[in-house]
Amino acid sequence: MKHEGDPEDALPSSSPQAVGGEAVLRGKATINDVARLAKVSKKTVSRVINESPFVKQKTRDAIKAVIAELGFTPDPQARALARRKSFLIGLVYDNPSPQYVVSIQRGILDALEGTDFQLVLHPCDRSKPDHVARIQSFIQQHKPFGLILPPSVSEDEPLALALNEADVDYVRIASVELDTPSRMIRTLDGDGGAAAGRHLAELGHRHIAHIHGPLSFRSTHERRAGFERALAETGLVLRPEMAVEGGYTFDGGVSAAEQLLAQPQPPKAIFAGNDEMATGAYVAVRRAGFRIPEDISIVGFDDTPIAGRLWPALTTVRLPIREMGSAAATLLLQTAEGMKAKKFITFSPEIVVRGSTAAPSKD
Amino acid sequence: MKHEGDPEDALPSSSPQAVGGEAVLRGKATINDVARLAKVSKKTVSRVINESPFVKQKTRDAIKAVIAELGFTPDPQARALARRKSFLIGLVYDNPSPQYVVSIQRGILDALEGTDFQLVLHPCDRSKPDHVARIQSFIQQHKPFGLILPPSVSEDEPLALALNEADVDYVRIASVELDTPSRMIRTLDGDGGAAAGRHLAELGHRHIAHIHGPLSFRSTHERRAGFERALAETGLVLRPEMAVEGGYTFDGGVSAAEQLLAQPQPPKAIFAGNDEMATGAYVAVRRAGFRIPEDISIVGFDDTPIAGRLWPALTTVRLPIREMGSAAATLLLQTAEGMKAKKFITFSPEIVVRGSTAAPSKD
DNA sequence: TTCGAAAATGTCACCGGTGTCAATCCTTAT
DNA sequence: ATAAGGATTGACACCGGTGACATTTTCGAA
Repeated sequence: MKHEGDPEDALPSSSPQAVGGEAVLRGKATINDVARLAKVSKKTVSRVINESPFVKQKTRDAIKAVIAELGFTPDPQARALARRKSFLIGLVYDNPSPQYVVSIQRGILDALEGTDFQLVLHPCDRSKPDHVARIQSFIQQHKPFGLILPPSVSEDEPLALALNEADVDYVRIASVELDTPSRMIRTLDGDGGAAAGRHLAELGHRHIAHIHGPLSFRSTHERRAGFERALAETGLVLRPEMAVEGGYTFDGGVSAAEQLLAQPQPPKAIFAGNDEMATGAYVAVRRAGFRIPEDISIVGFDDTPIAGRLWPALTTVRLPIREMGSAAATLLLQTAEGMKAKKFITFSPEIVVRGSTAAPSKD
Repeated sequence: MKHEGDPEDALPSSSPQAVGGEAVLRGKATINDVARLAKVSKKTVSRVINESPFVKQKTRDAIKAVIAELGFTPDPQARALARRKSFLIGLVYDNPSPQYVVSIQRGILDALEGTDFQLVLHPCDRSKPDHVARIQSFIQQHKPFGLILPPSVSEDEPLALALNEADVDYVRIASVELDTPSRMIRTLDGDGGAAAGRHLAELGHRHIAHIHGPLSFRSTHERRAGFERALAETGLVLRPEMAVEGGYTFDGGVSAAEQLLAQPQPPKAIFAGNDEMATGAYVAVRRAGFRIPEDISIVGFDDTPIAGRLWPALTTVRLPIREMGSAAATLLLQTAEGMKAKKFITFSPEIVVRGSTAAPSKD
């Protein structure tokens, strides 16, 4: 028998794949399929997808029902083409510590979970003269929705300038307030340095040294300044010859520590500007025949996974890196939702006392 | 005065932005601009972009000149929409070691440099029941050009099956030959295990133990089998109570080593299935009051950066992880270029002798 | 009941490419 | 010189959405 205008006529087949009725289900439903079934224009469906407030509740519900039934999801490529804006979030990084990088990635991915956005990696070699140009061309070509810049890329002023010109939103993660209009995740590295200084002072240390990062990193100065401030509070000073650069790298940490130990009166406590250099200090200290923490105490910064894997475990200043990554991504997404986003989110570091620090031995 | 058909007519303005002539330069040139200036159809330009062989050399040269002049680059989003295939390469991973992950990423990025492809991260929690579905939906939505699966995701058969159904190309990185039609990067983990065994045997060790990874990892079995094979060659056997699981994690390594040391006759050499567990073994061994390598030798696997940062530096089996990532991406790209790609690329591990192994002490 | 502004919804071109297939241009064999 | 047949090139719809603007509803005020 024949049904004139039976339920199937909801699919008057204007789209070639809508032949078997359920053919819509398999493969991929498009906005046209939804529009047809909901008996509205695709533009209205588009409005629902984009949460436009100008759709009647009843219409919205009906369309949402069809969307759910079809399992429709808008095509990111098509949307990107029409909007001239892709659904990619770029992580532009240049960080010597793999631990840091992975943690940031994790955090961003936490925040992106369940959204349409994807995280794309864009390492950046700041020593190359064309690093800004490369990022610009990435932006022009792929039109990322936003960028996240952890240190030290976050401190690159020429880059920030270029980004302001370009049509991208971005969030920077840095230890100091930067003078650009961008939003940022701020870490109070100074407070972290102070916590390290206070901890060593409270243990009774007087011969204290510092291995700092490259002078080109703002965090280097922040951490050191906080450290010295805390020492000053208990009447201690960081003598100039007790401050050595370690480049934020393991090897740099080794040689910086060697340099400190070679002095007439070697330190009994070392505050390294990051865990990587602290790990290097471990090696140098042991190679010189000293014990940790009996002879020399060591404090790191970051609390990357390696801190807990050393023996003894490293006392360090913890930065909630993963959470920071997550916060950065969230800040970016809020723009997407049209919400008025906060300009800053601040994170405070805290000291994690483990086995690498102890009261100094009596001479 | 008036120029009929002056040079400007090369831009008969069919595109709104082509008003000022050089307006084409600023912003972004499209295929239409190229076609107009080269006086050919956009389809022909498309052919040139895609290196179709059916374009006369002269035409090709002319178009290429225009492309260069305009600095034209095809829009990835538009191409993706038309081809139903994006320019994303997905890294689907689930690996406990951050070092490994970063190295793989680096390698992939090395290979992607200069291409239109972007690397997107897609962590995958294999313990969740819907992990395959999530990846499927990622594929359906974002239509990635290809996926790269390092261990242990590479060993997930249900996933591989789903991927074969789906419309994606993928490359797996694994230690054994897998029975699917996909291409893969193969590592000879067995040889690595054998190298470790041979090294310890040559040093004169007899009381040897092994901390292995999870039984669900193929590499666990490969590494152990190779290790035992090498021992057998010198008449040694790995006694059952000398083989303990450490889950490929740091904590697992600690407790596995503790278990070994608690035995009536503790081992004088330990081969850990990865560096992460070897690091854990360091801690347990020291906590128990033994020295490395004087009392106990330790060998790791992978040669992740941490190996060189321990004290003494860890003797380990090096896997060229970064190169493997790069090779995987290259394999994927070769399909893009229509080249006949190799099915397998094999990498051999090699032992890196550092400070954590020495001849056994006399009892 | 009627009118007008606000609220909803629709129309249609366009984003920047690619696929399909028809049209045109060269060669070479006859 | 000429037709056949492959080599080139072009026309045009379409990929799956969005933007700008037009049109239709809806509803309170007059």
